[in-house]
Amino acid sequence: MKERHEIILGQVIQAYLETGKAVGSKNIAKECGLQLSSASIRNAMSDLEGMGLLCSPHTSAGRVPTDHGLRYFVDSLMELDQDIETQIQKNMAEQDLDRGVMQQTLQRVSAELANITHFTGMVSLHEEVYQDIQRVELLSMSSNTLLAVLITSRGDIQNRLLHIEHQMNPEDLQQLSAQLTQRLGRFSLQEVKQQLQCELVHDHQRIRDVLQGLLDAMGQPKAKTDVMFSGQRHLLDIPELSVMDTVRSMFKTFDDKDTLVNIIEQVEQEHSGVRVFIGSEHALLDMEEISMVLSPYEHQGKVIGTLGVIGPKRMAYDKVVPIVNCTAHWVSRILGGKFERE
Amino acid sequence: MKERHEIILGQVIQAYLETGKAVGSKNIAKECGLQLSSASIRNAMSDLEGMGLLCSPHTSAGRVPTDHGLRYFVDSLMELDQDIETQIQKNMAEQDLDRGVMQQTLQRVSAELANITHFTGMVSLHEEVYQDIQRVELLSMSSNTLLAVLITSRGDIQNRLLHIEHQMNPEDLQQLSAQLTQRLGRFSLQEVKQQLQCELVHDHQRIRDVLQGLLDAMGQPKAKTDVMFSGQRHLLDIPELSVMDTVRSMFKTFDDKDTLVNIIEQVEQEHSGVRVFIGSEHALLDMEEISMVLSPYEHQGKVIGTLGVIGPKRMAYDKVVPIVNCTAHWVSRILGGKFERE
DNA sequence: TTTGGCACTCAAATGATTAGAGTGCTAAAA
DNA sequence: TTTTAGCACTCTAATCATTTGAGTGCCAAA
Repeated sequence: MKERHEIILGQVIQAYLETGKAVGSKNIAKECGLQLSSASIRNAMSDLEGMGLLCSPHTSAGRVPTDHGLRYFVDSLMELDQDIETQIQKNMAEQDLDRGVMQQTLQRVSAELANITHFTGMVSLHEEVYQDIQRVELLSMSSNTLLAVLITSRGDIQNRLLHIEHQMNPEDLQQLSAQLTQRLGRFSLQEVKQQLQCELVHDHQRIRDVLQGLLDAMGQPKAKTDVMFSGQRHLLDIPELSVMDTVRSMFKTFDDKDTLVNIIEQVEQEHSGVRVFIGSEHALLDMEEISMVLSPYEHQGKVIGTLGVIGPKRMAYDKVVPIVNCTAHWVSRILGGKFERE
Repeated sequence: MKERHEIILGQVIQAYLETGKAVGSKNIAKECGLQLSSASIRNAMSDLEGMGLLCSPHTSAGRVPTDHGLRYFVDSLMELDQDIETQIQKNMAEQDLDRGVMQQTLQRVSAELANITHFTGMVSLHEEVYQDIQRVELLSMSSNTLLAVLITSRGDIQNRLLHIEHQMNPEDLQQLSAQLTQRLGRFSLQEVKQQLQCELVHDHQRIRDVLQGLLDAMGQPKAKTDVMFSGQRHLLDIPELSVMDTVRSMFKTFDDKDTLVNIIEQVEQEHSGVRVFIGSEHALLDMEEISMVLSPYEHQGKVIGTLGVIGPKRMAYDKVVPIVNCTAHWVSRILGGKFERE
């Protein structure tokens, strides 16, 4: 592709991202810096249409980028806004994320993403796979009910009620707690489950009872992947979506939550930082008009979740991409610092 | 008001609730059962307009109920759908609400309300006021961090992290836990806070340290009133709201959550069962087109929260009111049964 | 008190016209 | 060979006029 074509494509897309209208040859001729007449621009635009990067909604309208065009722009043409980084730093630093468990922290990150971008913020967190048990405490609730408090290495605290058949006295419980902490510490929930399964046969009846209960309780985790949203209402402000159907199906997705997990897992497998999904690229959903900018984030060198922004296909990618990128890095850093020390 | 007027008002409103269109005299004349001509109906409707119960959007349209008209209908005219009750019973019974803490149970109730009505379900729960502490357990997380597990009489479990200055060994902690449970048991969070405040002066330095931490941690409760929503997306399906602004402000409200608390507290003060808020009656928000059907629910004779449905002003009140009513009773019953025994 | 009849009103749908932005193509200019 | 000016053509969006029909209000008769 000739350089001129790239320049023109960039100009068209930038104008489109700003105005949302189809953009015509005359405007480009004025703005683009190249000393060319509108007729020459027209020729080039015609070529770009041939390449599938632009298209016209109808014969006598200007050109609009296709999803492929946007993709090309995002991958090769776009210059990231460098100032964003310092801005994020400031914004996030002001947040008092000192207290509370991980879930709450991430909820606030999601809210902050929504806040900065005015789109919908999203943070997902894998429960199962990466979560290390650091400690188990069993508390007696009633004669046949125990409360298991599971404390993870990330400082996350989970409560599970479990029903047992044989009564246990406080001393026994305490001893068992210590024992379980010893035995299970530093294993992930998933591994713990396997381990419990294996060891089940060796123990005494009463202890077996407890372990079985614990196993049952852990068998129903909150969700394989927990997803949090913020600022969903911003989706209502998207102007091109007078169509409305897209938004509706989007909200349905929010209600289900599970639907997004497929896409999310793609991002994490690639592990290569920010990934942009444009319109119909995520063919899973009927969300033609919606794009997602997602990035995995880490804890102790492992990807433990994904965060990002969901908004209209027509968004300022040059701003949003670095926003998501910085936030992901920031979260990774904070998680390392925060939850390790305690 | 004459009986005929009441009948006609009822017919007009019912037709309106079904169709959403302004309803004319001819249709009523056909449907209402009274052997009257459209002209007579017109006279009556004119009277009703004089009373402020009906109005016409413009001179040559039919009549539409005003908020006052709907109010009169809901208060005096409407016959509640009796079948609902058994239906709710069945629906709710099928739900496996056996395990998990209160918050989760209520979240599911909210989802079920949304499910049945196809509107937005809402459940609120007061944290502070009614919550009795049944037990306190302190666990050491690190040299200067404790985890306080607060178990309430309703079976709700709350975790608070607290930072202390002087290190405590496990035995001390255990003793202190027992002591706190003893001292604070059966008091509400609010009372506990006061109590802690008073006793703070008497204790040893190290214990004071812990108590101060606990006090701080309790000073920032999750929220004075916790509100849960489900099926918000159904709001998008409301046809008259092509206006869209109402929905937008509604979602803003969901994001804030606090805004609804005012209304909610009204419901609880009256304590008289289901309460219907129609359109502009809750002048707090610009939600002209939205109604709420709310009812308080109880635990151990105390109102501990409110649940209900948020939907378009034009909803089948004769169905929704008993739905909310039954659900509130059902929840009150279940809570009593479920969380007391354990 | 009720009713039939009639003139009147208004919103919504339909259709015609226009203005304008933009394209594609061709032939001349660079 | 590339660029450009010019022109015919296309299609949308906006505007305006017309029609249609549901519905009212009122009056005079039953």
